[in-house]
Amino acid sequence: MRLKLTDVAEKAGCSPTTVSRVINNYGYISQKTRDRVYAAMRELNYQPNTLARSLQGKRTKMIGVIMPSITNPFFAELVAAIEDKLEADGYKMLLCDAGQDSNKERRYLRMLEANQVDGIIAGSHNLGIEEYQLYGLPIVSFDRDLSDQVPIVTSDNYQGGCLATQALVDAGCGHVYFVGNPVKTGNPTSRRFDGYADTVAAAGLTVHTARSAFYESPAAKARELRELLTSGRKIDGVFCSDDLTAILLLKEARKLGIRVPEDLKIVGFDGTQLVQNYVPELATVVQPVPDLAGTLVKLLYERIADPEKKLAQNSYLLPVKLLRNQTV
Amino acid sequence: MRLKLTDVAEKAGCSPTTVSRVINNYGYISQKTRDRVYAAMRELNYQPNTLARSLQGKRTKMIGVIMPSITNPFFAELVAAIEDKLEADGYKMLLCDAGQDSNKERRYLRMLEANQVDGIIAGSHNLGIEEYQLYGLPIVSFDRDLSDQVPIVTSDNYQGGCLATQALVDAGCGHVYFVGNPVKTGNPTSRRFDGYADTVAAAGLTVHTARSAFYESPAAKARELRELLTSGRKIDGVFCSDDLTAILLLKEARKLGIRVPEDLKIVGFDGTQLVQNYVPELATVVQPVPDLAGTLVKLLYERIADPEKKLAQNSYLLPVKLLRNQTV
DNA sequence: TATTCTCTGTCAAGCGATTGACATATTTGT
DNA sequence: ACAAATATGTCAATCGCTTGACAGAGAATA
Repeated sequence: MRLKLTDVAEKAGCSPTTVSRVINNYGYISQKTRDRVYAAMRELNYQPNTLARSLQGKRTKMIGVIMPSITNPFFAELVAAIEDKLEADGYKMLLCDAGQDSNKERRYLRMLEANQVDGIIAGSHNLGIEEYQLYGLPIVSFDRDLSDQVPIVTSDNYQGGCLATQALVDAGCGHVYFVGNPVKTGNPTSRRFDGYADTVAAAGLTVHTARSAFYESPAAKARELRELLTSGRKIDGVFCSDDLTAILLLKEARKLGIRVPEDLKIVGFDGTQLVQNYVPELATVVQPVPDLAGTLVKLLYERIADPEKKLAQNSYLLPVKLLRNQTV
Repeated sequence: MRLKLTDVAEKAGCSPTTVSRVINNYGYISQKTRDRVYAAMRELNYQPNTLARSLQGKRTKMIGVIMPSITNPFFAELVAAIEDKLEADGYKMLLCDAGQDSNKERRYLRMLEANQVDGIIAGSHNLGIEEYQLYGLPIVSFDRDLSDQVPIVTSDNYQGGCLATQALVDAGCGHVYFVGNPVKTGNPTSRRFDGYADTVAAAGLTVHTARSAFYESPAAKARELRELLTSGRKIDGVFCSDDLTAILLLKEARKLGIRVPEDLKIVGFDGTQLVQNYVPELATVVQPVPDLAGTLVKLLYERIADPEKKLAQNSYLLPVKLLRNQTV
């Protein structure tokens, strides 16, 4: 049988109430008793049943994190950073990999509610805004407008688009393409395109795009990129809306004997540690993963502490950084 | 206020007991009442409080997954596969990223116990075997001998080492190196080296190794590899104990003008989708991630269903597959 | 000495559900 | 028509812990 409060009380030679008081730091307790109780707890390796505590009204200290697949290195690093912060503060993370499955996301949402999580960090884009309204839980969102009651944290995608494109223009590119996800309204990622478009226009150049679905297979994407490069169109610079696409492009270019950066310059987006480590030549726009995680978590704590409090800010736009490298 | 059983009862016009009976499928219930209750639940969007249910004796349907960092694509894919299976069966995953921090792992272990998880999947290597004995919880381990009471699931690392090395030998290599993690006793990963060593010996060749710490920085690792390649030693084949190392080696070789595979052949290990997609030229030994996840989960379910049941097998060795590619 | 503070204990209610015992209808089957 | 099976309700205990009310003892303060 699992140990309970009364076992500790017996061991420490005091009443269960006293043990509870020690644990909850409630009422008058002498240092001597306190020590005796802690000693007993240690000796028995006792852990209070969090279920019972939470049922009684205490926080569960459990946070639901809903994200697209962590097989994408960017989300893996973001989730890892979030997890690390949560753990440091005694929170537990229920990781909900929603993928592209809106039913799964919906199931997860209900599940999190049923499990009385203290709050939710939502980074998936499968469900409509309405579905998130139903739940009276503290929510913070990553990269997604949910409602004006839900703070949104995101990288400055527009600035990133500008920085990347400007770098290409500065490097002398006259035919700069945008390669990436199709524009989806409400998805802040599309701001990367806006930054690109504005910068290209300001430089007196034309907007050229080649979009492909985010979740399309890499092989299919590679084929598309190959076609783009062999289409005969004049291209000397490409801003890819994510690093993985940039890597594919880089590979295809090399296979075709196109020299990077001499003939073609490439800038990616995301700047994960993984890509920085294993494709160090790639120029990219680095999202501030630790800051994103820190902000998300901090805001969530505030919401948990006082769910009614009006938000100082609804939207948090964190600055990105251009990493110049060999591909530009 | 959150809804409770009595709210549903009121809405459905029946007693709380009846509602509970519907939910738990217990006792006699007419189809008509059943429908009415379900309708009321749907209408109110009611979710039974899992805390209360579990406190009362029901399973929490929560599984703790302790793994090294998911920033490593292999673990990310493994965790994603585990998560997917768990979710499909109505389980929730508490993800515990233990990294290399034994204190964190210890904290997580206690936390999982306090949260009454139904079981644990452990893939971290920071804690001694003893620390896992304390907990009377169903545990299944990945890649780690914990005790003969804990089933261990792992890829056939030895076979992988053999396959990789044999491929290099067959391709005509006469000086085959092993590059990878230092041998750690009790770590099944070291079996990769054993496979390498035996195969090299069988071919009448000599064992050569260049080991570096798993968690060393990639930059430092790259330097080491560069030194190895420029040391003047005769090397025409390398078996890397993981793909990331193989990628670094590949890059360093190319930078040095060493042609792969003409001058140097390389085989990696892990074969994640990510690496297959973005470094498709790399020959590697593919770990069967979906099978690993499936086996881990299945075994855990068995342990949960009957923790006392003697294990049919303590150890599950899943076959790996050699992926021949351009680097060999 | 009287008063206040500190410490500890007993007792009981409550968190939201499950489940057994028991009673009472209503519906079947024969 | 009568027993059996089915359907529902009431009531209370329980899961493990928290917390308030209350009492009494010892220590410190006025």
